[in-house]
Amino acid sequence: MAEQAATSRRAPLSRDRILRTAVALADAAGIDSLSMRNLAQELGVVPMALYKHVANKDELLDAMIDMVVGEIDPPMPDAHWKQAVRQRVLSARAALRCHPWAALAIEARNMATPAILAYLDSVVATLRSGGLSADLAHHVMHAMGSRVLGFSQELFDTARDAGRSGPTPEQQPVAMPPEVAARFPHLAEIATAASHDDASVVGSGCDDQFEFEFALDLLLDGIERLQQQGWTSARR
Amino acid sequence: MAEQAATSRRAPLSRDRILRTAVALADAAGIDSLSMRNLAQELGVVPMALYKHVANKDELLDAMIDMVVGEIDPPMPDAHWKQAVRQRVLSARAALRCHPWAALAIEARNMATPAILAYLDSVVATLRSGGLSADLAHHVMHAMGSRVLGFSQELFDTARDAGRSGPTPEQQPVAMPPEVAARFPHLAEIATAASHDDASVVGSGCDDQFEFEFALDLLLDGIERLQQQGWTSARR
DNA sequence: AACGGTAGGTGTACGGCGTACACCTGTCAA
DNA sequence: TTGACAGGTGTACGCCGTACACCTACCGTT
Repeated sequence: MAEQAATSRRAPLSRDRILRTAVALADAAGIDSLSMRNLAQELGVVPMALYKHVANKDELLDAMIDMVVGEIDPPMPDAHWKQAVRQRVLSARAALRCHPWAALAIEARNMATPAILAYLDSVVATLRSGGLSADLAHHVMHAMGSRVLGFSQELFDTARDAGRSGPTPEQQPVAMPPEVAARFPHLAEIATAASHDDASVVGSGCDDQFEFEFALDLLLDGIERLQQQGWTSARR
Repeated sequence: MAEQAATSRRAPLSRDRILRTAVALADAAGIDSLSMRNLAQELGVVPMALYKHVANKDELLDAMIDMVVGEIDPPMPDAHWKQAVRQRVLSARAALRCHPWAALAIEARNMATPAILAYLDSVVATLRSGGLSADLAHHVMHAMGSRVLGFSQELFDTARDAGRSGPTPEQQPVAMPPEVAARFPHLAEIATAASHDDASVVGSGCDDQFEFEFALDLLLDGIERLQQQGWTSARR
């Protein structure tokens, strides 16, 4: 009698439990290790059991993305549009940094999940209520590109394969090997150039957050200037 | 006697022939249909034959990327840095548009192929010889992000799944269905806002090239302004 | 109390993938 | 003539997503 058989002991499967476990697994082990079989095992269940709660792997990924996008802070009311958008984008970035696999997953999908659309819509709302024309807002959304969702490609990024291979173990100094530096001298030069006078940042490390905000502000400042001078796509 | 047996009739395999066929196949059928088995069949050969010329599929993809990057125009000498970079980036974009799968492939890799590094190095060289400090050049490269390689995420892009599913059959008008427009009113508003006064562009179509150049110029103009006022990351 | 429906977990199986490994074959230098 | 070797072949393994038939426990109804 004890209690019920061991099979019914564990928490019952549910869409929500599947999603949370899937996100945790992708966070911990990288998106590449997220197979239906792995996920099922993690949940102590046979792979096909998942299909009673999600249509297929694509739909699972979409739902995972929506879960991450749902972590983005709500818009702050009563702020200048520029500050509001800045804040929102930085919040999006923070959410994406917690789930390194998400950026690539978003790019790989057709990008039409409801949560993403809702987020984008609310960003546009901020722009519009800040006085930007629909015309300008349109181009702004394009100009921001993926940055509005909190990521740029970070061309030299080490965090990028974290999404594939698991969590970044440590921020390695990753100095450029000499033979590489010799072949690409200009890259080598600028690799260590930034913050060279700021002793708090070690040699070749580079402050991703600063880079992101640099680009973001470059865009926002330019956009503000366009708005102030009544820019229109017609005069082109 | 006739001639040699049919097996030896066809052109001998070579790394170059494999690469060109792989690129063509990805262009025509989408990157998802590029399996080693498919590619081998296309070449009239057994799958394992490929491994005599490429180490594995990842290396194949890297080489394909390098092939695309190699199509980018060389830097134009004797031009203002801003114009030179603009030109170069637009050329990169043109190359990437011919191979819609390439952008995603580049993002998905660790981004360290020699051709990409060489390209980035030469862009940096242009910036430096144009008078930008190494410091500023560093941040500029970050700010440009993937755009320097000719692609932004084009958030609403239709061309994006072309890389997966094959060539875009036609530029469909893709009007937003009313129930979607109702849920995301601000997106709906701006979707048709741009070029609304330009009759040459149909309803909800939107000029990707224009959007790309808009963002590119927004960045380049902002960068030029920073350079002119002697911007430094230290004063922050 | 008996029963039929249904939601949800199981087991098996299929076709596709990348690729390790042993093998064969034609070519060419010695 | 021989033997090494470059390059194409065949088989097999372990993964993947998932279709499909099945079982089982629970439920409201009669």
